[in-house]
Amino acid sequence: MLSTEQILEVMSGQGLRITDQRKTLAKLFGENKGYLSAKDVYEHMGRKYSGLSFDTVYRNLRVMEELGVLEQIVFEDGVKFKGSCNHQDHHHHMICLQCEKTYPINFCPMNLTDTPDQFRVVKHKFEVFGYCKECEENREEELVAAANHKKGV
Amino acid sequence: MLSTEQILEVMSGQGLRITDQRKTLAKLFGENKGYLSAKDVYEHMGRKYSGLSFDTVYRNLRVMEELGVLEQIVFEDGVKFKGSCNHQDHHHHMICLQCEKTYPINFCPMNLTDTPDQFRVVKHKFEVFGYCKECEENREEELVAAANHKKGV
DNA sequence: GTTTCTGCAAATCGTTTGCAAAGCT
DNA sequence: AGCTTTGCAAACGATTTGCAGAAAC
Repeated sequence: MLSTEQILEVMSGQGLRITDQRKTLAKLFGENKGYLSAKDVYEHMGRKYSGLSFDTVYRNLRVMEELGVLEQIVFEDGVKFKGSCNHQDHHHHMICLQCEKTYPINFCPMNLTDTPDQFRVVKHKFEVFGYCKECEENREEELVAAANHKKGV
Repeated sequence: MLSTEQILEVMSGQGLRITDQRKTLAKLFGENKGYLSAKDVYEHMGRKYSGLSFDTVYRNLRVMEELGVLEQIVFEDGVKFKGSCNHQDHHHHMICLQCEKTYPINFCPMNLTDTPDQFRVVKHKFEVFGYCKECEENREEELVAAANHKKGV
């Protein structure tokens, strides 16, 4: 993962101006492991900048994605962003459906996949979804609480 | 793949009425191996039905997806549909970036993936993108043509 | 001082909805 | 006939744009 400072360095290195909004964005993605939607980002930033507009968020997310400091993924419920893994080695991710944090998978199925010469492979996607330990524990607690409630406890 | 007739059977079996529009939709997905966007579908159908509305297309695509006769995938450039594979065994797809036809991969990387007990896996996605033989040949022809053009041939 | 960035408002895109008329069984 | 489906128009949410003023270099 790129740090807050690294993100800012890349941006200023490309001649982009470092505004307060961009500092906050860099910090947000430098410290957060999970995926955030544009709305999430807007809400996070809205705390610091009362007069913040949605389009500034969108514009900066796009710029940062084009620069490569952010990774963009299309989920079923929309587009989300996270800081780039400064990926020297190719890898995949397990993604928690609850908190949307990601965990690396150091295994690429592509090496093992039979690709007939009738098909020229360009790229591939391997994503595993589920629940991480923390979220799983919270879920269990909730289920127990719900069950107790049902029993009238 | 479900045939045109099978699609219609499922639909009427669920009490849905078989309208001309739906017959055309069933035929389209019964005979087409690739992914189609709502717009693609609208344009295909527009040839037969001059007074066709977009929302009818959307409504029917959703109904058919809920019924399970269509599969829906979110691509980078939007939602697309294709007729369901009715084969019961789990598999993945190679998808041609040009024609968007799909080819089955009879291999699931999930079996080989180390899933630490810290993570409860719910679902996974494995998709391979590239160019199928046909499209690849067309591409080559184009490249050759372009090269010749450049040389002034 | 020049260029880039921001906020506003308005535009656009893809998709969904309410409703009256038309179509299927 | 009775219910479903259609087309229209209008609404909707997410994202993008043009523009004038503000901020960074």
